[in-house]
Amino acid sequence: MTDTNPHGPCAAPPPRTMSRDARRRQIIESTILTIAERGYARTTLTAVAKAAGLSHGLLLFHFETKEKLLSETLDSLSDEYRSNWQAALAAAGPAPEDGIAALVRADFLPAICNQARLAAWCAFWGESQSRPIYQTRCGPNDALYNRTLEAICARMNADHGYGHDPVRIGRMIRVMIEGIWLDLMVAEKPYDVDEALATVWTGLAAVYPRHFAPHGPRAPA
Amino acid sequence: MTDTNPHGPCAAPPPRTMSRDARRRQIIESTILTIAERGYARTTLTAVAKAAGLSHGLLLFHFETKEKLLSETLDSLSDEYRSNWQAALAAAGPAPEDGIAALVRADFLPAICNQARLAAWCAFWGESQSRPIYQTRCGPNDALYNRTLEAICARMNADHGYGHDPVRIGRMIRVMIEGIWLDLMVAEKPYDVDEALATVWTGLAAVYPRHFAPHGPRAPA
Amino acid sequence: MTDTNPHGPCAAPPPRTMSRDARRRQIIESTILTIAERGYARTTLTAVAKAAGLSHGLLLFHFETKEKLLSETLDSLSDEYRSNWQAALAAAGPAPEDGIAALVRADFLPAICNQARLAAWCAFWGESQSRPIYQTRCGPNDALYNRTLEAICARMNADHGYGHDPVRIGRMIRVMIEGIWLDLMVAEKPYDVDEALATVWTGLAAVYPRHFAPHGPRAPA
Amino acid sequence: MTDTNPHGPCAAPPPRTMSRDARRRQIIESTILTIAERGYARTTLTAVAKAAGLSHGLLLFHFETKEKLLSETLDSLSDEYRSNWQAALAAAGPAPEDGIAALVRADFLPAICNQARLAAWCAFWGESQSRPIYQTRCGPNDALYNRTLEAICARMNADHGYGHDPVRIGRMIRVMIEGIWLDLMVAEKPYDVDEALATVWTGLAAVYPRHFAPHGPRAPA
DNA sequence: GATGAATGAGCCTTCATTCAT
DNA sequence: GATGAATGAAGGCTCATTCAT
Repeated sequence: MTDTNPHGPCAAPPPRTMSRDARRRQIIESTILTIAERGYARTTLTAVAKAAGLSHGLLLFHFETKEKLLSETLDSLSDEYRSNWQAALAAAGPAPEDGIAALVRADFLPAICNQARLAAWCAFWGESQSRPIYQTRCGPNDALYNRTLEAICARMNADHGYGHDPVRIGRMIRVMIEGIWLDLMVAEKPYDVDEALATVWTGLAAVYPRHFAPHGPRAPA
Repeated sequence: MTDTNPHGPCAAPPPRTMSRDARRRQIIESTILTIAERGYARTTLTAVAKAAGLSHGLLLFHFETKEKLLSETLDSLSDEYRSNWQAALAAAGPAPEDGIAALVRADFLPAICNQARLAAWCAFWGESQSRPIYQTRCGPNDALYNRTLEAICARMNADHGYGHDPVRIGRMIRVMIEGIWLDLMVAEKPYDVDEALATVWTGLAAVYPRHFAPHGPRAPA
Repeated sequence: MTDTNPHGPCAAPPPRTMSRDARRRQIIESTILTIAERGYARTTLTAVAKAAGLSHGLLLFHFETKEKLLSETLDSLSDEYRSNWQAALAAAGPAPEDGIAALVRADFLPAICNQARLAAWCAFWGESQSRPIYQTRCGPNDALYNRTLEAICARMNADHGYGHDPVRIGRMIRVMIEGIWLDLMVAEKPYDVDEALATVWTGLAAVYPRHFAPHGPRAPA
Repeated sequence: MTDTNPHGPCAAPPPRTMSRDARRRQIIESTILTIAERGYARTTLTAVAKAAGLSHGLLLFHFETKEKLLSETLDSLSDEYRSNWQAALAAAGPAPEDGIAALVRADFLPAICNQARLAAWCAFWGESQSRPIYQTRCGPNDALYNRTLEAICARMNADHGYGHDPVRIGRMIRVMIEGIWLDLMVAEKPYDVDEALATVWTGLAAVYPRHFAPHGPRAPA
């Protein structure tokens, strides 16, 4: 093996010309990494270009403006997140408790819950107040998630005789997860994913005691 | 009143000048407002100065660098937050459930939970990854809060016979609140404080059913 | 006639391949239009390419550099102008007053005196100071025009007994026309060609009263 | 003389801080020089700053944007021109022929008719098509000049029995001058001011033979 | 011939910081 | 204390040019 490529032994050097879509995906990935590394405010085109091993001119050739690049990056994050939970839900069992467990686990998969993604989300949240891009881009996806989770909570009541308000329980589950994400970003020594999950299971065990225990979903009787 | 002004006693300061501390507080308040309005990335000294009705030169006279201004602003937010929950706790009844209720309610008081403060917190979280100031400035306060809350949760077990892991329950309470804060920041049409509190009570009613109900703390038997 | 093709009712859409010269002429024409529309400073290769419906790469394939494209555009304008007055002169009667009238009228023909051409000339004049291309390209043509006009003015003296300095009268005629061109470019509500011509006839009537009247050349006695 | 100060042997170096107005005038003067030297398209803030011996930041501190700097430069040129001919007219004798002579001479005074000013005018004309600033800025001044000149030409008819259309004669005078300006800008070896004036006198001698001769205004009888 | 991805020099602009008043 | 002129580094962006296809 004579590969001296600094990108690692298995990574091919990025070809000089790429298909339009591949290039765009590569640039968006570098944008996420740069936001994670330097923060939103210090994410410059030059920094992204350097991370991607490209010239800054090429970034603007593909995205026209920095703002559009950031918007499309947020789009990409949002779509990736939606695809992830939708896939998890599709693969889950038919019972509502299966759906809840699947959604919770999906949010802590390494593809979603990693330093770079969390930092990028956090950065966009931090700017969301002053710029409306977050709402425009993520609003519909967020609303879909909420409706889906609330519907499952409603089925927990219908199928298993619980009596919780589905909107509030759904929201409680979601804010627990988001709060933990924030912990993982902000805390000095963040706990690991198992501990994160255990915290959610603890909450779920309290509201759905016949279907969840502090260590995770109960096996069906 | 002991005058600590290093430039000597000011019996009748002209309206044009202010005490050192008052000026600093005024500038920090304008910084919070500016971050809330324009976001972290677009918070410039000129913008803060304009919001304060001062020249930008004066800001640097008082804070030396922009970085120090932002650090002290974060300090101020963090101290304000700590004072708020400590005061609430001090005013609460002796029972652990009183403490929990007081801490929860404290986090949604208008002095703490308003657009400007939330936006500023969110902005600092969003940039926290790239700058270690958050850890230095807020880490101790955060740790104190966690210890305090965990101790109260431990007393809930000891005094009332619950069997929850205090660390996880404490964390669950905290992340619920933080997640709701995020909701209030990021959601397109955020719900009101009553709904936010109701969500927390719902969670607390699940873990401490004899002391909390979905509509709030239960009256002592 | 419902043809809305901007190239005119009879022009076929530009074929994908064209003869070398036809392509070059097409590109030069688009350059003139672009200069007229956007001004010299904002005339970019991309804009010219877009106006021509071609890729910018092709422009450089044909002209190598932007500078050469602009130089050849100026050449083209200059040659077109010379051809126009030479043709008019060749078609005019033998008397010197016929020549003067022909030259004057030639300068206000629609093929020469239209928005796009005037704007392009004006743009080149505006930049001429900094770039010696104007002299190189248009100097000889301009000198030829001056010599020709002065010779005709000299014949007005010789043939008809006027006593004007041919250089100054020739120059006066020329600067009147150029000044009017400038008016047509710069004035908010420019007058029409008839009014422009009337102004020149008025000047000519003053210097050659037996051969010109304010409304135009006098018919030969 | 060993003074190598580019500002000239007698000019003190510009003081580090200047009154607001003096600084602005200095910068506008440097802008005119830069436009004259490099042309409109290549007039950059850096070049103007260098010509003024200042940092480019200071230019924007005083003028906010490049566009505003150029607009104010045009304003300045236009006002300077108007002041010049108005002063000349005010100093002229009461007869209309005095006014015409004064206006003509004013346009060729060194303060107005020098390389830098002519080049700057020419540059603005060259770009005027694409930017409406010329109309807004110079339109009123131009209209005032035209009205004034036409009124004088009307008085030539009334006082001295000439029968020329005042609008066309006024325009003829003006376009002669502008055409000569263009000559002085564009020609390879431009003639001098005396020759320029002689050309105008020649034209005026033709239309007002009792009051002008090819060498200048006639002395009053 | 023709296209368009890719580069990089240079532009305008922002902004933290310095400093004279 | 307070102001605002002045500086210069760095950012986003434009665009002529190169080059692989």
